[in-house]
Amino acid sequence: MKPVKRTRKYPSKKTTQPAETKQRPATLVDVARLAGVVPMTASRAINGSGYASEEVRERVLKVARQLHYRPNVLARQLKGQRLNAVGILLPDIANPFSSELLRGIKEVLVKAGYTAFVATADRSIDQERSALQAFVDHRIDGLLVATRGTQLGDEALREITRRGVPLVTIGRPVKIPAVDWITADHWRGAYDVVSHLIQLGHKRIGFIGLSEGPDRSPRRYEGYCAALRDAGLGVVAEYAVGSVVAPAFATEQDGYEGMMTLAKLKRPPTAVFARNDFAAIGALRAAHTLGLKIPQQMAIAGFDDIPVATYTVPPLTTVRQPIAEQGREAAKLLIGRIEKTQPGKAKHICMDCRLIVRESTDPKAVHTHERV
Amino acid sequence: MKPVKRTRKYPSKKTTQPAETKQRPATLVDVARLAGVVPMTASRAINGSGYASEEVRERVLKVARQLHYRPNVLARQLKGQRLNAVGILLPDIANPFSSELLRGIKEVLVKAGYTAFVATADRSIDQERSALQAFVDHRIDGLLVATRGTQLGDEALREITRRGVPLVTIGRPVKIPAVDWITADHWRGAYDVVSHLIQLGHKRIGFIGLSEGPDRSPRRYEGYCAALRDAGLGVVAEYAVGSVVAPAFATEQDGYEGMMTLAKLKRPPTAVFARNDFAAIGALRAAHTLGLKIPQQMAIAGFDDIPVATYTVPPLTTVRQPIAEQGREAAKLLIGRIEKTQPGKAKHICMDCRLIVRESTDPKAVHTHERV
DNA sequence: CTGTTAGCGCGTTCAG
DNA sequence: CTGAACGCGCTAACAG
Repeated sequence: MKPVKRTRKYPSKKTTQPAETKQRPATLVDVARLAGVVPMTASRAINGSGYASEEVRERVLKVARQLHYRPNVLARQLKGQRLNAVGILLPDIANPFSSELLRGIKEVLVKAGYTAFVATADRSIDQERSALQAFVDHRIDGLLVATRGTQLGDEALREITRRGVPLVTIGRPVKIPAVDWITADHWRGAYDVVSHLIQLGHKRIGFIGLSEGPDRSPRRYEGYCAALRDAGLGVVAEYAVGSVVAPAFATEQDGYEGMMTLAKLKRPPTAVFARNDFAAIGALRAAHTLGLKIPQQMAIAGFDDIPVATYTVPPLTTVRQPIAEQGREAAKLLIGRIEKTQPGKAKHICMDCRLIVRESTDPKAVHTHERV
Repeated sequence: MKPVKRTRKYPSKKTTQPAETKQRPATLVDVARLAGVVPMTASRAINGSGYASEEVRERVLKVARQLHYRPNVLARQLKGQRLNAVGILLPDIANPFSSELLRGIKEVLVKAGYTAFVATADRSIDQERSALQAFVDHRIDGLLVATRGTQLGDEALREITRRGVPLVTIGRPVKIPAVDWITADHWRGAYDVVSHLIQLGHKRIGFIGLSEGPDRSPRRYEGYCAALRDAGLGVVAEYAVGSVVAPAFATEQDGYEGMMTLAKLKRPPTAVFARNDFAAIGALRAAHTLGLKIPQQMAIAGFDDIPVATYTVPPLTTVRQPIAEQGREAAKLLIGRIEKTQPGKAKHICMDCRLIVRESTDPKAVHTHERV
């Protein structure tokens, strides 16, 4: 027979606490005792699982509220339950693409009761790997990955699927059996915008933002080449200038310097397609500096249709991809995998882009700020 | 006496697994058994805590590697250890401010061995609350909050400190005893840029992006008013136009419409200070549309010095705040609290902003793209 | 230096 | 409908 009444055991090292400073969070045991039931009953009442009399349920819930009780999700996970949290790996945060994508993802995710934790890779393989590892270590239920594809990155993803963690990539077609992916047709988008320039009569068209390195083939650049070839125009090597700052990305500075480089050629291009809108804005700036009339002497087009693209001088012709929609679809796919409602072979989805013609290429374009 | 040899117990419902599909992650028990030691010993070897003979340590580590063993951080946390993860709550992700801030934060955090999980509030109180709750539920070690201040938000933060979670806010001075905060001097920054406009001879100066609602007083607007008053210029109510889209923020559209509104006045301003650079870019666009010469007929200044500000036509005068540095300092403060190396009263830090004069206000400004 | 015991907070399982 | 026992994976505390 035990001589002492068994009360809640505190960590042995600090039997007394500084009173109000660090209130130990209430546990199910606390709630149960105060409600005069056994923990299991409290659990049932709170989770609505199993049966519990109306009277008991109310009493338990009342005590729980009053104690500010919150279930310990970590302990739950330890028992094999889901955390209802998914990890989202983004290339960076500065990009309007990331922002819009996250908006789409969260729209679906929160509605389904999941929490979204975001990490950024900042275009570093190391950071990408450690972020992925952190997500897995924290036992998130699934993973959405929107970083640019690399050899090592793909290997890390494969490793994750081996652990059985559901995974969907966005804008990154990947050859891993269990992985769904969703992307926009960048190749086609580039093809369309370059064809548009050709239709306007341009024969010499430059490309800004060609990245080097061992990454997978840049779809936007390839679309550009294809459009030129299909129109019977050759691909001139010196018309494609690279991005200096970061691989697989291009900044305003890249655009500025790229345009400066192209303008110095003996026969400079009369039109330029920039890999993204940031670079296009830099190119725009350079053209102004050089005193070139846009679009008469120099037509400029970008890609992505970021919000400022409507507000540049002149407004920017660009290609819009359905960003939020990709996010929404990706989230749906992931949830399907997590909840096993959508089993079977990996799904691959490719969405169409849309050419947005503004005054930076076409003087007759109607100038409006509405984003249709 | 037990008749059966006790082996690893699998969940009773699925005694067999689909072989290679969903490899159950190795646990410490698995490692220990394969290494021929008891779990506790394996733990010591892996964590370097306590003593372990060189020979045992090596054997255990080898097995751990070979089994792809990863400690279960959730189980650890359950035993009262830290997760080595902090939560970062950002207002949104589109803003270059967020991006730069996160860069600064992570710089310090990863060096100290912490993982950074990000959540966004998207300027919704509900999302803010649920994100905070999620972080706390997941037992992160500390919290960095950079959302705009609101009544309800502050209450949620107070609740969190009651739970004993270390908390540091950024750009959000807050009156909670245990909370450190760090901010830039927005008031002074606004005061300086408006004084600059006054020195250039402007007498009628507008403000774009005044937000309404119950939020705390907008420091940038107040700095604007103070500069006018100190120069003996009155504050004209109709010179301050609001932001339409979202409270506590302003977009290109707000800037565009604001400028249009101001230009229609009988005696329109000759200079405009926009609450942030996005709004300033919209105003710039409107001024172009109206055929106003910048800065001769209309001077325009912004706030934040976002990257595009150097590439607008003309380049934008603005105020730069030390964003990354705020992030770094905030992270240091938080780590100090988490690791209890920095106890004591709450610290409050206020950093200086810097006026960046470009051609949108001063025709004599030197045009350069270097971001000094 | 290594093994044993116990328990973190919760939910599954089986008995009342 | 409710209660008791057990274990998820890990480590503090205390033996050996």
